[in-house]
Amino acid sequence: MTARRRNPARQPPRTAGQRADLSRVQVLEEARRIAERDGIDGVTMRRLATALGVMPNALYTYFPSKVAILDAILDDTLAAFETGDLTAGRWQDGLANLMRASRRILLAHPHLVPLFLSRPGGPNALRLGEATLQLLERGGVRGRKAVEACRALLVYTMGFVAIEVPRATDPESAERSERTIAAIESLPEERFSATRALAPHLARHPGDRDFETGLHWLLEGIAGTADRRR
Amino acid sequence: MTARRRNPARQPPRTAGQRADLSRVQVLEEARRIAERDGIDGVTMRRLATALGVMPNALYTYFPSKVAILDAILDDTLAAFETGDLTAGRWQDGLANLMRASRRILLAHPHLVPLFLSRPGGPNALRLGEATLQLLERGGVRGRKAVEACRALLVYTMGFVAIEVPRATDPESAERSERTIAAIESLPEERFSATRALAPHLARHPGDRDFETGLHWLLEGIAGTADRRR
DNA sequence: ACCTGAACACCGTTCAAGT
DNA sequence: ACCTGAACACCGTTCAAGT
Repeated sequence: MTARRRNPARQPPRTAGQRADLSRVQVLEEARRIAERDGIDGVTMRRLATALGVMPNALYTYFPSKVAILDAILDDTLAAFETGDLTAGRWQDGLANLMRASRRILLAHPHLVPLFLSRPGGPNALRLGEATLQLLERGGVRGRKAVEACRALLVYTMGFVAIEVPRATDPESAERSERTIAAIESLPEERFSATRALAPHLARHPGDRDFETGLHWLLEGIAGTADRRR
Repeated sequence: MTARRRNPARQPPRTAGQRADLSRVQVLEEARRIAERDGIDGVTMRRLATALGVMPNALYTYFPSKVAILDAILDDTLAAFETGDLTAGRWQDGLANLMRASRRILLAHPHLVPLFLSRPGGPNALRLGEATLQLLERGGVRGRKAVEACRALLVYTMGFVAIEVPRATDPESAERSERTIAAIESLPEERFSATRALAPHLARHPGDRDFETGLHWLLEGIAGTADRRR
């Protein structure tokens, strides 16, 4: 939203009383830029402060801790999520669309995956949950079963991306596939016959088609449990 | 395996040339003890060294890096996994047993979950994969579909535990449930009707029954795709 | 080969002091 | 309220030196 005006050369070493004229959104913007470039572990208070041209402890004026900054980044990312247009049509298709969109967002911001898994949902995560629950209700899945279905879908989606990301972002993914095949072929035939037979498939990185297959299995199982009346 | 003989008081500050008489297994044992007590982030080279009564850099004699130590811990844990007795009976039951056992191991060592998700499988992870693939073959799921099913099951299991762990290990889980309910009830009714209606279910932490429900949905979906001929 | 001593280049956070 | 300066209590890893 805000323009890219920051001071790339941080010449002005302010003296004690002078303000740097920062804001929460500016801190967050810079944090996201660093995360995009160097991964989430690259976001340190000291680097963030340097990039903003202040001392590290100046950040504590805007955020009480580092995790508060990470949490804010997380919920910010989900704010871009438009649930309305995804829930049209058959309820199963709506659910598949929601999960596809979630995966896409996470793949675009791979560094957020560990945060997603460990932190409870912020306001925007609740919005995604509401859309999921409403679709399930339309499909006749209610009450406790609806919550279980909601969790199963999210767990599958998050888990898939968590497995997918380290492989997808690896710059030497081609070489890694070859090493995987070599490793499998060195296994003893009698104890690893199935693994050896499927080596080419196992070496392939999981992708769109694998995600879809598993997602549909799960949706079929959920549809099978749905309440038939109506 | 090895007895608990370590020197709790690390009085003897060795001089340059003297050996501390360590070994890879001793380093690993101590690392696991710390991980069990303080979480995986508590395992630092410096604390590990202090616990073993050596200087931090002495550890580099046994392991080339910290991640090498963590990887070794990870595969060690899976070594305790006995796949043989779990695969008897119907193939669907065998798969459910394998996933239950995996979840149980991960729940017993919650600090390993992030490692599991990010790292590719070591030798013992391959053993688990082989057992899964053989059961799928017995169920008529072969080729690419078998690999996809294997991944979907693992993704679901890992993802579930990843979501489950931070909630299960939280000492103030009861208070957190109440805060969740309060947060949900403060949402506007018109935009969050489904979420509000299911507040008590949503506040409950995911557990055994939720895991089973989702697992069976997935297995039913997989069974539906199976090759029927024999 | 195995270990110490010292250093390098980092962390998050707190506290007192300035305007 | 907002920022600096200085400090505290940490990190992983490397390098030269000793036996």
